[in-house]
Amino acid sequence: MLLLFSLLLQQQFTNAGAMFRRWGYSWDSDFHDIDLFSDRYDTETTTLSQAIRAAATEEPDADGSVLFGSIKGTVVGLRYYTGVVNRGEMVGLVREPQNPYDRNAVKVVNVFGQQVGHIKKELAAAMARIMDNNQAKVEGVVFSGTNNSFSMPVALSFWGQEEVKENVTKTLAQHGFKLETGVRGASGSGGGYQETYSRGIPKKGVTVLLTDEELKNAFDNLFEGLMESKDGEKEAADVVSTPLLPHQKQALSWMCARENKSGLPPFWEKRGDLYYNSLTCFSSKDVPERVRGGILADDMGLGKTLTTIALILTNFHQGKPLPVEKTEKSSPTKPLVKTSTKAPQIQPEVSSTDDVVLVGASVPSNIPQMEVVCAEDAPEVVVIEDEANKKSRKGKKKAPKRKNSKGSVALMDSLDFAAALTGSTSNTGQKKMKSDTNTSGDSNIPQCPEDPSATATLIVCPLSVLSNWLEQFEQHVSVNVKLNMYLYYGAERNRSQKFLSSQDVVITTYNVLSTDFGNKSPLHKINWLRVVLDEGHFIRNPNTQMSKAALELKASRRWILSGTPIQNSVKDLWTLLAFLRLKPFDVKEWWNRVIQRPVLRGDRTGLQNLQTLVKYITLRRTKTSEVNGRPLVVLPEKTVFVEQVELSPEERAEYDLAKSEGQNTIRRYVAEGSVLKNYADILVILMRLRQHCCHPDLPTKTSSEPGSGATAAELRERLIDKLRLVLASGSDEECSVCLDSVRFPVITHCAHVYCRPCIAKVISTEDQRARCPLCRSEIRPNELVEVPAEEEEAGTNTKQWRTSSKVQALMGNLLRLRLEDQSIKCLIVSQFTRFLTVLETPLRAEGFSFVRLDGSMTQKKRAQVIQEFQSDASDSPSIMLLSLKAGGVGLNLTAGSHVFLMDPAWNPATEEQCIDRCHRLGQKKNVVVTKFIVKDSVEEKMVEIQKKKQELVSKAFGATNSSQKSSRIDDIKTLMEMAI
DNA sequence: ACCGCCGGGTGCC
DNA sequence: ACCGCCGGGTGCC
Repeated sequence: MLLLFSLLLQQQFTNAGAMFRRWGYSWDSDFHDIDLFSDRYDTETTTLSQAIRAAATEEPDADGSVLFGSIKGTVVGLRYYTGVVNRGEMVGLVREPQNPYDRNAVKVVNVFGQQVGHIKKELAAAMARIMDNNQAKVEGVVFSGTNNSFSMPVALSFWGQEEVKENVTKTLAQHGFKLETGVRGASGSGGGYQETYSRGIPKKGVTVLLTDEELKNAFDNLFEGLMESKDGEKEAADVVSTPLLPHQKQALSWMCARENKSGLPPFWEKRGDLYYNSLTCFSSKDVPERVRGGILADDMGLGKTLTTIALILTNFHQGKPLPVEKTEKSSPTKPLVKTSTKAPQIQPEVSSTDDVVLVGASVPSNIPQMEVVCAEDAPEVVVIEDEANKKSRKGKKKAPKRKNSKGSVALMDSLDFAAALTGSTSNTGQKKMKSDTNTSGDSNIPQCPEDPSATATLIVCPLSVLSNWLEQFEQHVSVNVKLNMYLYYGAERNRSQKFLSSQDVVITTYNVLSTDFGNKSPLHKINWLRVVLDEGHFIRNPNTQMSKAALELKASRRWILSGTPIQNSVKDLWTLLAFLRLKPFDVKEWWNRVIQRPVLRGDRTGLQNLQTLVKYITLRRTKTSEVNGRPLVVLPEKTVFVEQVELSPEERAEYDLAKSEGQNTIRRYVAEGSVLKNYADILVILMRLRQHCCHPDLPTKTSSEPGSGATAAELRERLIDKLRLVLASGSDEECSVCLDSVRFPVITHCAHVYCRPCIAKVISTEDQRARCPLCRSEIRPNELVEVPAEEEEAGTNTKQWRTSSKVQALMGNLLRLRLEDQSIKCLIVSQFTRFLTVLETPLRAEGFSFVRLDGSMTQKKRAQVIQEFQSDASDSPSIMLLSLKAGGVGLNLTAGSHVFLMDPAWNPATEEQCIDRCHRLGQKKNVVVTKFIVKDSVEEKMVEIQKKKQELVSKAFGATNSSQKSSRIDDIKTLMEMAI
């Protein structure tokens, strides 16, 4: 518990100050939590909750464990089971407490979960004790074959926490088994047993450990250079009205090939009649089911959405284009307004013209041949086609109803195994039915036929990019084409399975998906032709409902779109592979054994294997990638200026006062040695100073002089303060349950912020005591604290507005720009939403028309604001006030060409990301970025430290844990200008 | 299973 | 014959 706590703090710390993280890629060397940046544009985890979530989902059994040792055991009863193993094959050990003959039974299964036999009872007795007490995980390798059909030897290795090693060794000894400790102890993919029992195992090379630096570099490059496939280019179907760029044609070609072409997945080879996996040594008579789909991991701005749309339209069954109805002469002006089944009242905020009903501004009004229906309870936009057309097309594309046997069988296999591994049910009764799939005749790799009744594509995306998808479909599909699209969203969504599966495209959000999941979700009943997970890293944590819901979707083709497939560690990849059903790694156990643990331990072979896997399924190009010596995309130039700002004497006085107060507090913490423990408070101090740099009225006066022994009322007050601070900081804190911006924010006694409905759900679903999803401390429903209602929008209005040096600096720039070129649009970015509010006053005074985008806005509002800003109408706003983290990635703000970063972010990557929202595909003008930095202030120090750390990154990685810690303290001292 | 083990049959060679 | 030895039955947990 204590360990976890300090872990969280460290992680928190590391994140809030990204500069720390860069340089210490491994914040605790024991955990080897490698910071994986897929490239330099990639983001580090940037919000506190992300960081905490990363730490909280730490899987102790996979990383923290050490190898206790290995023993030789015997697998018996082979003749009763059909599961086969090859020499060197990994096997799973599954407890079978319900076995009628022996409560201690441990069964042995192969990679596909087929039972091979049992562990001999004497050893099983010992193992049962260890396994049931969760003291160790046992892994088996059949290191040599057998010369009879009754039993065979198996190498068993025991893994677990160092603390219980002694215990496990003793238990085994009591049963007469001696744990052999490998020569090298806990290292390498095979661990000790490979050392001990290596004779007879196919030579895969001795485990070579990588240095930390090599490992780091390897991860940096994991997703690089994946455009080697010479698939050439493919033209999109002619109904795609936007011409694809060369790299998009390549991507389309690759995606079509991945969906259509047969071929063995990596590590599988054909050996005679059998298919053999060289990693697990498993072999099977059946062709391993290949993955139809993969990860499109192009940088943002390269057109993943467009490419995916092209894929949907271009590659239907048998490589033919999606059959769509074309109208010769479209009359785009008069689509019908159609009401959904329940006679919806049209919401007042919906703009309604004669012809069309629109929700927000996210769907342009000229959608030809589509009806736009506003369901009750917007923000949803419902796009459906009219009845007559639907019918006409129905008749055309007849879909024979044939059951997809192959796919479902394979799925069941993996589920079976998953169940078997958890030991929940043990059905030894039924014999394995013989698999008769006769595929071995052909010399070619046989191809599993696709379910011809599966015709619809499901797109799952975060709410924030939903409107973008709709717009892109709108924009890139010919006007005379009718596409059946349905936005599965909102309370009135049509849950008819028949209706949904008859669409060409269904779009929904992760939230809807997970809400529906387990609630007789129609989405999960449909056999989709294709499922696309946009921003697929949303499912990187396999424990979330969202991820579970995504994994359960049935589809013959599966795609993940993500600019950042790895955010923190290899662990992020598992859910992705599991979603893609990349066997056998869709079963966590095998993933852990074959990939994750070896890689986290720095095993070169493990890393190579991972690279092979990733390469097999991924296409990634960055903005700097080149095709045939030419850059993928030629973007206009980008220039970054830093503008120093000097504080006025009054501002300086206020700033210095806050600084010396903060210094005193920190000095106390340093003296107590409790700097890290009070890190949250220190962040608050730093934040105040940063706010002072922007505007003297930003820092909120809080009542607290933090003391440890607080009364309940004081505690409550402090929590409210903290919550207020989090919300006011403009950091767009996300709720770790729904992973969206927090709505109806509440803070727990352990100081974590959630949406009230989300955490309420957690509490109600937990049987016994509910625990905080982030830190696992106990939470009670009546202890959730929220900001008192009357306070919500107080503060800034009370006082007379005043200016600040930074405001002046900005206004000077804006006025000058307006004189130079009327058409220039600007993004004004701050981390503090209150600062954005402050800025509104002078903007209005000077007659600028502006819009604002921050985390507190509903999706509908955001879409509307973005479209207004992007519009080239002469009366469109020329300025967008943007909260640094609002909206996340994927926003397209190319109308803007000048970016003003009002305050430095801890994480330069966040700034970079923000700039990229306008410096991306579609930007026509040169981009000019101005960063305001207050002279002689914490802002300068932040920049300084960022630079220093970045230099360190490029030099060495050898920092020890303790030196990291002391450096953090040094950093704080630097930031606070305190003598060391 | 070309084993080990069990238990019944058997008992100089 | 309260043994040894032989050979058949048998065999995961």
